[in-house]
Amino acid sequence: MSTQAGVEPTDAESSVGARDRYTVGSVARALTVLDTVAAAPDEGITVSEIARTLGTSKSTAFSLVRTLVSRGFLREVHPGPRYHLGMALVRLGDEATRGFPLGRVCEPVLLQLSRDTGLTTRAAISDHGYPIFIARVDSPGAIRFHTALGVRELPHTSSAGKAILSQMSRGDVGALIQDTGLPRRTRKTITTLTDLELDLEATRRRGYAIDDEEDVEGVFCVAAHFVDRNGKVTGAVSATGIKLDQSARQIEELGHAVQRAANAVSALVSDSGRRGLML
Amino acid sequence: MSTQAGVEPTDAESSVGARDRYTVGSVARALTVLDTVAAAPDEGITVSEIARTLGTSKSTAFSLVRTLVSRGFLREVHPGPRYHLGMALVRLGDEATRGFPLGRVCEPVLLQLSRDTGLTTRAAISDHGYPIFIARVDSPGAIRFHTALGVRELPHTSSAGKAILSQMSRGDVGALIQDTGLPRRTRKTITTLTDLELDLEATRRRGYAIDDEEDVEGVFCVAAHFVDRNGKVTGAVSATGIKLDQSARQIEELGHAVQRAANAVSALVSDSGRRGLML
DNA sequence: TGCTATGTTCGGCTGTGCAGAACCCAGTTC
DNA sequence: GAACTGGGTTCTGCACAGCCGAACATAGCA
Repeated sequence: MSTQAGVEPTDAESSVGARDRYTVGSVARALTVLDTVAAAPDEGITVSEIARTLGTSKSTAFSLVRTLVSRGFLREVHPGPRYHLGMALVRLGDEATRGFPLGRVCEPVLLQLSRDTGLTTRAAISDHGYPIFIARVDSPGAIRFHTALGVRELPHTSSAGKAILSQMSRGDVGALIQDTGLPRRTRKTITTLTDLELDLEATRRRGYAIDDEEDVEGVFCVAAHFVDRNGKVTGAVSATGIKLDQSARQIEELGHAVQRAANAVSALVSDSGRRGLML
Repeated sequence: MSTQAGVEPTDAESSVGARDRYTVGSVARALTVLDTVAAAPDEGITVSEIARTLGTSKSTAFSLVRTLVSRGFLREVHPGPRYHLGMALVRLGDEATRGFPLGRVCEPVLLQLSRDTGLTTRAAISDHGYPIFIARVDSPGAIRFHTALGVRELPHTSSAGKAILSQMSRGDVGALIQDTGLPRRTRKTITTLTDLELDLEATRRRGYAIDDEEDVEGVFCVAAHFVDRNGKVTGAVSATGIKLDQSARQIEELGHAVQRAANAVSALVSDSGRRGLML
């Protein structure tokens, strides 16, 4: 599913972002198949449905699917042949996360934070101001809202995004918002630049960002940014839970816990002398 | 075309296991590119290197790479354009694991087991007797050997594999080994069927399987199988660590801890009324 | 029994994806 | 600095790969 979230890769070029003169069509189509299956509901998806979403003939979709199945990128599940994402993607996904060592570095910190708070905790890297979550520790008992990894989220509706924005210059924030706009997700979403700037100011003052049902109704979220050894903001740690009647004191405690976790990440990043920790 | 009679097209077809009449070539090539990049060292890989491994021209490899980059499946890292696996694979990989709910079910158990033992813990599902690891919790402090997810491991060199085999009939084990052989990985690898059968007998007696440097030199591993609600063996839980001078008592305690974890998984699987928990 | 949904197979036309050659660059080695 | 050796990028033209559509098989439903 995943559905939501945001902003597809780079620029316009509607459906099958082709543009580039060197794009090979059938490959692009096959990748769209993968995205389509990923976006399908849990029961999976049929060849015909894929063909419809792609806008190709059944036979074409069939060939693509067969190719992907034979390589383990899709798996066929009976009855009524429906398709799911396959093992090869689990393998490549796991391998791909190794390319972002920051995720691995964060894991113990997220684990501890999740233990301490009882919430789902995540770490995002900053992709030009947009947060992309690359590590997650699910809360033990709680209801499991679906939080996807590897997706570029909106900067103004997620606490991680606002934590990152809060450390950027006013001009850079303006430019970013110019590009992405301030699309409304819930009735509490911040939709004007001045409101956003006020919120970022408050974030800076208190040291952590709050998302109070601004992205998803009923979901509450707190985040703090972390930095690399040069002090450059590279991402944020966040804790997510169901919106309850948290008292001001509870929120403050949570905020400080998240801040401590983010600081711990900053420290870990600093002394791990590795290159290429950020995107 | 086709010209030559006689030569059946069916299998063989060396390099890119294509055969299937419906396979679309360029897609298969593109998927091979992904596998190639995944197999590349940490510094990444160049277009020319990819072309060489694929056996295609540079320009072809270039087109494929460009297509994959534009969709986020690869990312370009300067200097000297080298390619890594991209965010899209993190996203799809994360989504793909949702198709194996068993992984998510195991996570808290693995977490606890990792805490208790200080080791890296993993869960595998049985794919016709072969273990495929689908969840992992890294040990907090330890040296991090690379343990991949989504890969079909050898049944006779991994403790998870032996835990699964130990619950299969002698005939089935024989047939499996017929197919896969008993390739040697280290000097301690079991390489004869009779030795394997002895080991499986011992595994059944003690209730958990041991891999004592049989897969990787210096690595020690203990695993126990778990079952679904019908008692069918669906996978195994394992704990992995550096080979030390573990005393018999320590090994036994570890084994029992792993067994308890596996039983916990069995219980969780039973009462989660979901379908499609196994592969 | 039709009707409509699915998946599968086939053959033919066209467009596309391939190889190869030529072109840049950057870094080495005389 | 010239000659040389990698790399990456661009371009063109041809053959055949990959599309579509049509036809067939099958399953569920009224």
